[in-house]
Amino acid sequence: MLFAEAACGQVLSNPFIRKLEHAGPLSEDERQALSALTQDARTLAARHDIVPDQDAERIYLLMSGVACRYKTLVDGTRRIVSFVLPGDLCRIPPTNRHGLEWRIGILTRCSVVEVSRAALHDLINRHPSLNRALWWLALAELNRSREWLVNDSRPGMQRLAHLLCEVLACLQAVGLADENSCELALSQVDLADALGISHVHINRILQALRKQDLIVWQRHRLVIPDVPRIHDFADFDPTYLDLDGLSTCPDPVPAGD
Amino acid sequence: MLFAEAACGQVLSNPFIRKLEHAGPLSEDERQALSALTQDARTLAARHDIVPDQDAERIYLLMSGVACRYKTLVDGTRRIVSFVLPGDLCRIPPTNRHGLEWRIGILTRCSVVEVSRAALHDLINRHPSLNRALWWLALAELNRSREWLVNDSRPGMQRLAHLLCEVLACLQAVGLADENSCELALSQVDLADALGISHVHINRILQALRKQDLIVWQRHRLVIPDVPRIHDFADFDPTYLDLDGLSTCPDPVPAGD
DNA sequence: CGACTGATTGATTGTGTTCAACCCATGTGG
DNA sequence: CCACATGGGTTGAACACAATCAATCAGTCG
Repeated sequence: MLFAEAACGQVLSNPFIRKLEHAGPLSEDERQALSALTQDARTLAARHDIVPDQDAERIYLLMSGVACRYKTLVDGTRRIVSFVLPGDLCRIPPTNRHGLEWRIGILTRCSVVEVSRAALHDLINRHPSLNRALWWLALAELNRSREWLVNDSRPGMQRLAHLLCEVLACLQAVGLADENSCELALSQVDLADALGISHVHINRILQALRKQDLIVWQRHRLVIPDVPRIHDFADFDPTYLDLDGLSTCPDPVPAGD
Repeated sequence: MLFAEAACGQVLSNPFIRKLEHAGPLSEDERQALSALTQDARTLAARHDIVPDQDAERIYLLMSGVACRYKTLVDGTRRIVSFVLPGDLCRIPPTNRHGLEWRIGILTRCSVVEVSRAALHDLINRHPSLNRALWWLALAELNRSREWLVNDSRPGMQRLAHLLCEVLACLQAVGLADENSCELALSQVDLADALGISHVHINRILQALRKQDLIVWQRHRLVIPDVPRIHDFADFDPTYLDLDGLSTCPDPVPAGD
């Protein structure tokens, strides 16, 4: 009984399981399998890239912390195209003749699990309905990416506000944030590169948001005093995250696009 | 014999088949099945949205023309997040209580095939290896979307140049463009909304690109006099389109992200 | 011929960039 | 313990790219 409770606690605090549950209900079996998959995590220090092997693909599962996917432009600018948050899968393709596709940067101290493709494959073979969950994960990622594109067209203040809303929502989805606040150890430079705005300007936008009591951000803790108000301000509609698994395909045929 | 040749011709000019062949080789069987799927196309007039039904999902397959996926911001701006080009799948989720997720706009006269989820499902059941091809399609789309995000950080001229490079490459991939030119009936306003730049400024950028002999664009025909030069100028590396199917998963377990 | 859409141009304004400091906390080695 | 380096964060001033407003022009279609 005690053991079962302990296991249950582990399962509940497992961000990958928490995340996949948004795709649809999981059976106890599936939860156990996912839990087993994510046993031995290891820690990665901040401000380093994950460098892929020459010809081996890697798949990481983020358990805690924040990483990012980015490219460096010819002028040296770093453009972050997505945050990798707890519960996210992160595939790192092998270096090919053209160089790297994307770089994965660790923004804050992370705990990750390295899973092999074989293990994933095996998982799906044993629990076919997880296939649908993985499709959901990929399509949700596509949606997030497109929403970032839309966000790029908003003026600075709503742009930053929208980003913070999304991060809060994603952390809430895996149980790492409460109703209106979360731990967030990102630097202003990270935010700048994620929004395609200079870090100087980000600083000024943050001040403006603070002045309007839309956010409080101190000592790596972000607090949103009035969530509906900032949602309204930023035109943030969490629907696109599809946390209810609504717009997902009812079967494993996705029509990805 | 004559019949076989005719069928073969049809298959070769079928953009969906052309596109999926980039994910990996298709068997003759698979090609026939895909060809059968895309039999009766119908035509949609430009400058109309595809409006989804109240509670029925639709999946369209674009055979010719250009459509786009967009959202309208609170200030009335239209932001295009992706072009739908021949060979692309385009899922239109049913309207939910929150309103529409994305709108699909027809930019130029299109020929589309409406496929049901059941038909797709059936297709995969009969030809399981097509599952991998569909994963490839979705992941390629994700890559494209992220590349647009990166592109948003480039200065205007390379931004537009990069977009044109991508469109040309995608049309070439389905046999609708030759080495350095293609039919392209997009308006300057469409380009503007796809890049998040005002149409007035797009006009000036186009003039600048023309002045530098990077592009020629007349009567709906885009010509790129020196492809390597514009690639270099725009920092365009077609790798991300993954037209060799290189970075794709070798099996249907994708790790979408 | 209007009416319409798309392209082009000029003038003005403004949001955001760039450059250049400076501050402050933290950590490190002599 | 201080000297110094380092990674944020903050501020000011000058500049630049692009948005906006407004008007004109060129085709095209009913």
